[in-house]
This record gives sequence, C-alpha cells and structure tokens, in this order.
Amino acid sequence: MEAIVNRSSSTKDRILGAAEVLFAQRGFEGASLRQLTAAAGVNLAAVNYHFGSKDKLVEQVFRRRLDTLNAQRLAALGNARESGNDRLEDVLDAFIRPALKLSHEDSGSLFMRVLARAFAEHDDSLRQFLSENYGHVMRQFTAEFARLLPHLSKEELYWRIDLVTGALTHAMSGFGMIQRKQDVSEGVHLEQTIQHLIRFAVAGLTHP
Amino acid sequence: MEAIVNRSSSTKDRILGAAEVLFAQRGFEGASLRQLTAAAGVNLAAVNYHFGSKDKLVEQVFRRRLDTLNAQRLAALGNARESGNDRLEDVLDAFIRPALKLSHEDSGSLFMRVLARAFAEHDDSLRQFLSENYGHVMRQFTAEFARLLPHLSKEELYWRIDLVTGALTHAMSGFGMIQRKQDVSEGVHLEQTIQHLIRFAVAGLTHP
DNA sequence: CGTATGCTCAAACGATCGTTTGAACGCCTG
DNA sequence: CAGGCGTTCAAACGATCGTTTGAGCATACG
Repeated sequence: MEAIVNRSSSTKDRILGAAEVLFAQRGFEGASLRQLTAAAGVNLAAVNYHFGSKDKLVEQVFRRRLDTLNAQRLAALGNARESGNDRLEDVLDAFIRPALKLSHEDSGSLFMRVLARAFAEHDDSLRQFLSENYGHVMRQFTAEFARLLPHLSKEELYWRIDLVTGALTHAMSGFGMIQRKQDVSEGVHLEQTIQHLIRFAVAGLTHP
Repeated sequence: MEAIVNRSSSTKDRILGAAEVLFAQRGFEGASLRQLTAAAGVNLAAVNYHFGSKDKLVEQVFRRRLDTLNAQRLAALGNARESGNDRLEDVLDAFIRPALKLSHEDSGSLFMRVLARAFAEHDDSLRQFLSENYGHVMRQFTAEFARLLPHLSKEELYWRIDLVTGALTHAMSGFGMIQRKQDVSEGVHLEQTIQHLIRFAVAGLTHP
C-alpha cells in the first residue's frame, strides 16, 4: 500500500490521518494496523508505541475531531442564547453548522463516515466512550429543544429528535445520492446545505 | 458459545438465524464463522458446505428478508394506486408499513440493524448486490414521490428523500432512545409508530 | 566523549480468521 | 444386505490479525 499522507508531519499525526481514512473506508475491524501503518508510511510497531493499542487509537481519532466540534457547538449555542437569537432555527444552526463545516474540510467528510459507523456498530465500549465524553452536549441541546417545543410530550420530543438525528447523520456521512453541485462556490454550497438541513429539521420538529 | 436457535429447524435455517443475530450484534467482519456455527449448534464446515462462503451467507441473510419485504412494498404500492388512495401518506404507508411490521416480529428488529450496518459499511460488492436485486423498488417509489411532489426540482426531491430515508433507517434499527411503551398492545403500538413516521416524513417532504 | 532518552526498525509471538479435506455417519433405494 | 448419497464431523491448512521484543539509530546533556 502506498503512503497517502504528508511525510513532513509527525508520526502520530500521520497515523491519525491514515486511520481516519481507512476506518471510514473499511471500518474499525476491517482496517488492519498493517494497512494503516503502510498507508501512513510508518513502522507497524509505531501504533502500539504511540497509542498503546488499536482501541486507544480509535479513541484518539474521535477525540481529535469531536473535541473541537462539540466545543464549537456549545459556543454557538451560548452565543445564540446571549444575543437573544434562540429560535428553533438558531439552535439547529448551532448544532448543524460546525458539523457541516467540518464535513466540508479536506478529510472531514471521511470523519463523518467514521462517526456514522460508530452509530451502526453497537460496540459497547465505544458507545460508552462517546457518551462519557460528549453526552453532555446532546443533553444540553435536548433541553433547549424541550424549552422551544413545550407543547410536545417528552416521548414525542425524543421521537422527533431521534428522527432528525438519523436524517442528519445519514446525510452528512454522504450515504445517499446527494452530490455537490459543480457551478456554485464552496461557501455558497455550504450555506445552501445548512439552510436545507435546518428547514427539514424545523419541519420535522414542529409539524402538528 | 451457547446455542441460541431452535434445534429442531434445519441446519441451513439455524445458520441463517444465528447469522442474523450475530451480524446485527458484531457486524459482518466482527462475527466469525466459529462463533456463528457454535451459536447455531452446527459444525464449522456447515457454512461453506451449504452456502459456499461467508459472503454468500451474507447475501442469503439479506435475501431471506428482503425478497418478501420488497414484494410487500410493491404490492401495497400497487393496491394504493388501483384504489385511488395514492396521496403522499398512502405511498409512504406502502413503503413504511411492511418494514415496520417486519421489525416488530420476533427477530425482525435484528435484521433492521443488519440493514443499517449494510448502509454504514461502504462495501462495494454488498452495495452492488443490494442495488442489483432491490434497486427497482426504490426507483419506483422515487418516481411516485416525483409525481406527488411536482413542484420540487429533481435535486430538491432527492435531498428530501435521502433525509427521510436516513431518519427511517435510524429509527427502525433502534439506535436511539425510543422504547416501546409498556401499556399499549402490540398492534396499537405498531399503528402509532407507523403514523408517527408517516407524519414526520410528510412534514419533511412537503415543507415549503 | 560517554551515556541517557526518544524513537524506529525488522522479526517474531500466539491467536484467530475463512476455507478445505477426508473419514464417518444416517438413510433411502434397489 | 449392499451401495450410493447427502450431510456432519474433527482436524488441519495457510493467511492475517494485534501485540511484543530487542537491537539500532539519532539527538541532547553531563
């Protein structure tokens, strides 16, 4: 396998980059450390030296992206509340925009695939890791939705959030037929996509 | 590993049943033939004898459920068109009801997890198999949606179908927090869930 | 200069993977 | 009863997995 990452970056970063690509393509079990280290252009033993084990590497792949992603989400939610722009659209924007911006970066879309895989694989230790480290973000947004949709029962609200989450996960990981249009700039396309998802989510959350 | 299936059924059926369970729990690569045959209470070599290979077994696991599921979907769609009940709600009912009925059967919900995994794993041969064998169903429903939502551009329509599909896949595979209520009968719960999903899908597809 | 320290390397470890093999089994048919 | 056939069985195959090892290398510090 050919090296696919920048030779000038550090060994740790090259491993993380190659891991993100291969985990997205072949899954956590499907991507072997031999494929991974070959793609990163490092020695096989480097993963266990720098990360301890393959499982720890998986966690670091998530941490590298999710730490900043969820910090941005909470910051955007805080800004919305402070400035009084805390309609449903604004809360959804705070949730969706950071994720979509990431997925439009160089290899960010691959990470979204990795994240979708983590949903599909009901691996308990991985779910526990995600819940422990980032569960408070989802809880905070859920509380905000409950405040903005007071007429919905708790059960009804969970239903709708669950469906919206599924739609966003599915869309952002690029499963479907949606392709980026050729004749618009990156910034315009990103903004159009965000408005698309927000309008869809609003419709799903607010319908009678 | 303990046997988890009815000892009285045939070897082939016992393998298919155990495969569905283990593929849902551990994924296609994560479930080994040794775990699988042990759970089915059959010899290790039985899989290769009856199915040829592990990949062929995966295909048969899909076939056993999807053949009848998609036949029911097309039949329901045909009935709706004949009887004139072909509003958006009716088309969605034809699509959703057979899947939800399956997911409420004994081990049908496990199959829905398997199906969601197939979405997440971007395995080309598996996607090709599903597209070749069941792509015409999705195409027929898409055409029906296009007829009922003529004001939407093709791009817009695909967007919305994609989001709705993601929501349904996510919900039916039981990823989220949704649990069945204890105090209602099975039939009532099924009907409530169907109406839930249909209303959500209608809102997402028709919003301005 | 001598020697720690951090890192990389080839090689090997035991375990587990999907698959194949050839003998043994149960059962029906002639 | 004899023989063919479909099926099951324990055992082994080579390949690949994650991980460990110990030597070798470079750089920094006394």
